[in-house]
Amino acid sequence: MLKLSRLTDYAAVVMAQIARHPEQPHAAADLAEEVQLPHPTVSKTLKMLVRAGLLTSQRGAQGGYRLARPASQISASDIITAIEGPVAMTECSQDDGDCDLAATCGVSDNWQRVSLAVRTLLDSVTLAHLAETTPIKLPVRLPIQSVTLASEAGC
Amino acid sequence: MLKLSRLTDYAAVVMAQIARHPEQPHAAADLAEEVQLPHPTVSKTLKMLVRAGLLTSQRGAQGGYRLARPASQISASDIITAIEGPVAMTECSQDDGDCDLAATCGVSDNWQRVSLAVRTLLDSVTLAHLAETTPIKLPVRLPIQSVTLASEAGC
DNA sequence: GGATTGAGGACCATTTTAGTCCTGTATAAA
DNA sequence: TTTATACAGGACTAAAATGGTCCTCAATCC
Repeated sequence: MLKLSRLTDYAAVVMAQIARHPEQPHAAADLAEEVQLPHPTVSKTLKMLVRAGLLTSQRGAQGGYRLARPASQISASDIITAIEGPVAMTECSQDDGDCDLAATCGVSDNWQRVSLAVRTLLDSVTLAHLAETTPIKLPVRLPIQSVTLASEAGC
Repeated sequence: MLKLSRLTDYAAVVMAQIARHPEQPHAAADLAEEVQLPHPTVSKTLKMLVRAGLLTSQRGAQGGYRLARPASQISASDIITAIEGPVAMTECSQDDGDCDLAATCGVSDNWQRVSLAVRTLLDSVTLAHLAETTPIKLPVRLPIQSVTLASEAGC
């Protein structure tokens, strides 16, 4: 499936909701109500987003969550990374990738390139894009051409 | 992580191995030996690939597996789909997507676009590319620009 | 001081994943 | 025709990831 986890999905929805009213703080309970998801789950998601530096939080009455930076400077990749960890299609696409099958594998270098291309694509999609209510066109002319990097990680 | 499952990883490795010697049939046991993975697991993977129409099999002595079509006509997307099902980043990116939160979600259309862009990227990577032993550059000029489709699935 | 709101983590149930194994069937070669 | 080879299909299990809940503590505002 190559699917996002459900929590990541929630995160995107919640982030988009905040992005549509960036000036005011959003309490977890309010957000949960707005997006029709259980409060504890939304709360958990929000905490992860704070820890990843995508949101800031304010405790106490009238507190809540805000974007840590403008929606145009938060990427889909950021959100995914916040919840699931680095975008990497295979074990060996990561920095700490320790694959003891490197010798017989024979596809690791190329997978890494694919992985990077996907990451580049997700980097180019911003929260501002996601939050648009009228479906927008994807940013064209992605820097895919630059994806010819020398292999960056061992396998 | 947005990671491929381990079986998908195996599938790619095994397919690449077959692609490097497309003329002869490859027995599961031989392949397992070549790629240094347990036989039953490799076998399971091969069966899935046959069912997906990416490999053909021949029983009996001197039997084994072959590519169902040239490596240049098998995409990374095909392999992923064979093992994990359709590439779709969110539930609602699929055809049968039944998301009862459509009203409050607000990001579904845009996720679908992202999902399609990823799929397009993976479509453009062929088994021939993956099987190259000398790392190759990713095919440039992906048809990302055409990813402005009207929404194709409901959420 | 009291109400509000987030932080942090423990905890559990469920699902998914990976991996193994067994029985059956087709095929080729002797 | 017999036999060894090799795939087909599915049942089964163990382990891990995931989703979700809850409780206690800390900060902040009024």
